Amino acid sequence: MAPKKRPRMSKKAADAGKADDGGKVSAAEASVGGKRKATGKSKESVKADDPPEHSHWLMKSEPESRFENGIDVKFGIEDLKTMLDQTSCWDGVRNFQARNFMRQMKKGQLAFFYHSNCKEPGIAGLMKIVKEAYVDHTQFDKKDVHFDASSKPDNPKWSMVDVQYQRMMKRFIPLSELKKYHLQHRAQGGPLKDMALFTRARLSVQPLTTEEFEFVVSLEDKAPL
DNA sequence: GCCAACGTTGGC
DNA sequence: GCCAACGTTGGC
Repeated sequence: MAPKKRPRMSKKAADAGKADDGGKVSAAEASVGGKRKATGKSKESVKADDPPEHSHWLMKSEPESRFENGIDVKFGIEDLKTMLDQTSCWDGVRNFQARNFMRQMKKGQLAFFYHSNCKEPGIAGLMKIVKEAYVDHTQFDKKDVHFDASSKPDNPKWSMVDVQYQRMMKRFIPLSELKKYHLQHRAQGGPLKDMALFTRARLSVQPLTTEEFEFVVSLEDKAPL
């Protein structure tokens, strides 16, 4: 599922939790980066894992109404547009890998707004990261769909960023079209051959290489495949 | 609405 | 620390 964003801007109060990264790392959390190979590497690079730097992102959310214990989790790009300053916090991410990617995001970077779990899944538009990772307050809110009883205020588990609407894609880029390119590129080579949307299908926040990002943007001016 | 893929949890 | 059971994601 996709994160449900608050229809209100994050409160100043939420900014309080600056130091995000408490000392502890749960087993699940630790295992997440686990693909990382230790083979032949010197010990330093193994432990310290400075994440590879990504500069472009794709973030999924659901544009159609769906009720999760009585609460509508709908939040499409049209909803982002209506927010004050067309800006919203991206709360509700409850997956370690997705969270870790959000923590790598830098102010000013661009992200695709992807519509998931809907009639026509695909990329709807572009947004910009306007605030880097900070504590997701909804984890402590019992009324929230994404309340997490296992997260304690003195060591919050979950983070969010703020995003601002930039623009719609000149045309909606459907998943089906991206998939055709992905398959084609996988067979013959091309920028989308390893796109996370297909290789890590369930990740709700994912990085794109500059090549992937630019290829997708270039599709705007092409006829639908 | 179905269900495949896969992340998370907990028993041992 | 393994792995079965369970829960979630998200396309179709």
